[in-house]
Amino acid sequence: MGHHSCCNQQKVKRGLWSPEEDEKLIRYITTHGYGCWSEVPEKAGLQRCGKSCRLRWINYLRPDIRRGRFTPEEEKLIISLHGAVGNRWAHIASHLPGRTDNEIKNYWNSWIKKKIRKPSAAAAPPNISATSTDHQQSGQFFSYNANQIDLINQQDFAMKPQNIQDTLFTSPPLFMFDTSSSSSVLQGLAGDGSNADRMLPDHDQLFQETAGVLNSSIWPQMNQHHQDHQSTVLVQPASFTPGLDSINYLPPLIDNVENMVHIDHVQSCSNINNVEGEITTLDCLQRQELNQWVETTQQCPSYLFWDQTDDQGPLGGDESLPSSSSNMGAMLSYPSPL
DNA sequence: AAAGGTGGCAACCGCCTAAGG
DNA sequence: TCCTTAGGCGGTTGCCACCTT
Repeated sequence: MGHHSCCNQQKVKRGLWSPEEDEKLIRYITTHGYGCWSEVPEKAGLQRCGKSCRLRWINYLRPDIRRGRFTPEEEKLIISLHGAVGNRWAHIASHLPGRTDNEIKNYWNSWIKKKIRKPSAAAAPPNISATSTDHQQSGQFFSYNANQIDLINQQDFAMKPQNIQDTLFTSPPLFMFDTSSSSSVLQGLAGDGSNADRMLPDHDQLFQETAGVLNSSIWPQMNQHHQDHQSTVLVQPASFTPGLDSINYLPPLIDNVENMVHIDHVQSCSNINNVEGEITTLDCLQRQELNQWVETTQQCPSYLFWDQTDDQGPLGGDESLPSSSSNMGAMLSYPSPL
């Protein structure tokens, strides 16, 4: 044995498909359809197992396949959906016509994850080595610096979404999204040197406004989560937008200090423009204000959206990437209030 | 120029589930 | 109820082109 049960036949070819094999498979499927994949190899004259044929057809040969670079819209959708359902690639793919789960999975594993985890070197100090068990036991809320978040994203959010509930948080991470085309975000912030209008929106207001950002099919889930946990959403907008790189908004610095969440440069939505997810203006909430707010309201922020892109554009200027990637961020779910 | 490193991606592996006998 | 089989799915591997040194 040693091979998959469907591939135990003798002379089963493996590896990359040749153009001739592709042609045989296409010819057979287009004339006969694909009722039973296990019969396909023999009838099509292929030395492959049925499973391999199925995979080749679904992921590469079927006529409605959509190839080429993902559009910014697709990228947004993938990020949002992944935040909502985790690594359920088939589910995500079902929302992107012509895209396969394999393609989305590869896409995610290649540069999206890499982009998210990109360490914000300037803002991320040596991290705290609190374990997930510690978090579980404390029963309070927990926080991470960028490196830790990176670790969570890679190992827990992406790989084992089902475990996150058991180990780190009382609820799973729900959303990830970017703020692409949000130059107006920074424009709105850029001229704001005063604290005059730095008012923390109240709980419900903030929630409703964030609803505008996440106005999608996954929003009801967040709404429900909010109701269940009486949670609040805080947003950290993009820190970098091509052409506006002089604006230096640091990613959040989150320290885990005795039941207190410390966050640098947390910025909360004050105005959401439209359903496309564009944020037009934002109020800036500083660490002190956040802490004050936490104390006053006895609320723990349930979601944080931070920007991971303090670098110089998409993957150091790789122009093959969609520009919107420069503003990618992610949301974390924090445990419910105290 | 060559060797080693890296990333993208096609394909495979193993597990799960449903269906049918 | 158990066993077999096929299909579906997510994780992983390995090839290959490209990049770096």
